[in-house]
Amino acid sequence: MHPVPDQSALGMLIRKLESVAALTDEERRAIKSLPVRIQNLDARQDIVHDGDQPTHCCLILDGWACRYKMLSEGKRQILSFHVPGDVLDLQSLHIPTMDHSLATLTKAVVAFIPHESLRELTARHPGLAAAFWRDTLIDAAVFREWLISMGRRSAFEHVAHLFCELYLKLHAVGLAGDHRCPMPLTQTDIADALGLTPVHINRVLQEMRGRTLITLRSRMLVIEAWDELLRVSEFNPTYLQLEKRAAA
Amino acid sequence: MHPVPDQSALGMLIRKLESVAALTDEERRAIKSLPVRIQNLDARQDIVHDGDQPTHCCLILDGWACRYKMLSEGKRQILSFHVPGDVLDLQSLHIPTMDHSLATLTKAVVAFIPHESLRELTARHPGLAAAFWRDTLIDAAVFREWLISMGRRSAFEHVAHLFCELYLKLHAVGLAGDHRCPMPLTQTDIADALGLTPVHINRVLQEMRGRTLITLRSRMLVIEAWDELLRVSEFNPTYLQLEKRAAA
DNA sequence: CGACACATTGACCAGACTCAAAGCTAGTGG
DNA sequence: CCACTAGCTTTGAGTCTGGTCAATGTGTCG
Repeated sequence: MHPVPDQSALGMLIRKLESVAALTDEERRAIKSLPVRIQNLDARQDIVHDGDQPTHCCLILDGWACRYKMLSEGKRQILSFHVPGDVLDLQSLHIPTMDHSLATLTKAVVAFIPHESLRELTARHPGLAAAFWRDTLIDAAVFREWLISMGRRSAFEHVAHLFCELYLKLHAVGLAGDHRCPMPLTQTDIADALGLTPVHINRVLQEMRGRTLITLRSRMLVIEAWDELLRVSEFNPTYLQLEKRAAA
Repeated sequence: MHPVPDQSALGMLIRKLESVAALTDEERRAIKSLPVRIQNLDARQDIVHDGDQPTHCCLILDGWACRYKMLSEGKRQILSFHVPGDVLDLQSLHIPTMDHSLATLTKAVVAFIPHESLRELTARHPGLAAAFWRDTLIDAAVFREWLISMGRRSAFEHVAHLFCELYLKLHAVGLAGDHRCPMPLTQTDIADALGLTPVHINRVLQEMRGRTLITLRSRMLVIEAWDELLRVSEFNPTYLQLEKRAAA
């Protein structure tokens, strides 16, 4: 893991927002003047905890993170996965108290940006406010797609759908290609995201291997039959909004 | 159903936003000058369809609506329920193409507000942009809570949780009280929202009646044991953000 | 009054869960 | 460089929640 200078962190933020909406030079300059604090985190470390009132938003520069909530009897529900370029916790800008937690899944490098600065930035630059807003709308679209998977897809279809989603998210930030990507999730993580048990995830993965859809070992996922994976999970990438940007 | 003049529609929008964030007089005036088109809709009528590119947002003045997506083999997943005061389709402001549909559940009166006017309004009034943004963040919090229910709650707990949520949402807009509220949903609607079958919903409702938790007939829900309902569903109303407003 | 949508019931089935026991594997320290 | 360990994965047997199919009630509205 390399040291990450502030400029590169803000560059990542600019690239992220440009993938979401067109920016003006002035807006780019405004972002470049944001204060950031870079931090290295271990794997499986909380970034923000349920009940906290965060004072910073957090941009992932390297590594994976997730949003989760603990319930009674040790039950955990993972609500989303996040990869480099994702801005976590934008909702804390407008909803002070966290109703869930954020944690790293792998070793990670994150940049913290004060709420105060972001509030000022968005108040002064309506175009940036719209861009951040759009980013949270895309997040919501992903939540909706997960709801659909939870409600109406079988375990097999659901796992397939998740793999399609993660591959495309990683591909969009240059971390995947040629139908292969890193996959640091344990079977327990996948189970907690999909509302299933690790044992059942294991069986589903066996079946996916048996049908030569995927290879998954040493934290590396290879999708052997992309079209088939799309087909069985009825995956339609539109909700990820990876291509189109909002009109300027 | 009474005729609804434009002013009362915008009054409803102002009340809604004031439940979300504090507004200034100027912001209230700006809202009052928005153009609106009021429309009466039948029950079970699409408002916006999957794939559409809407040009208006839509505010529910009377009646219930839902967000849903149709899948293969006639499967339907309902993604959210909406009651008077809710602004649907804010995401279409920044994400042009719908990835799901919106429909009425009952006869309804809705107000349509042009995107154009809302974009101008939010560009000119950062405080209103923040209020709308916050509203969509609360929507996202509800999606997350539904994910938790889908993933880690039993059918019984899930139904109980939904009833708590709907009761409080209706209570917040003065349409429920004394632990009773209208409940126009069919058992099939509930099933499609919760990812279950109508038959199973029926059995769960039988059990809830047997345990004297609820009475449900003629489209009226009476919660006979509120505390118990909260307890079994581990319901925590925080995510609905009904009390607190964002600081001005 | 009739029709249609909605609710209810029963019998049987299946996908996913539980519990428990082994196997692996990557990282650690000696 | 190897042995140890902790965490992860795999497997099996039995169970249970929720699904399926199909029939029968029960409103409610024109």
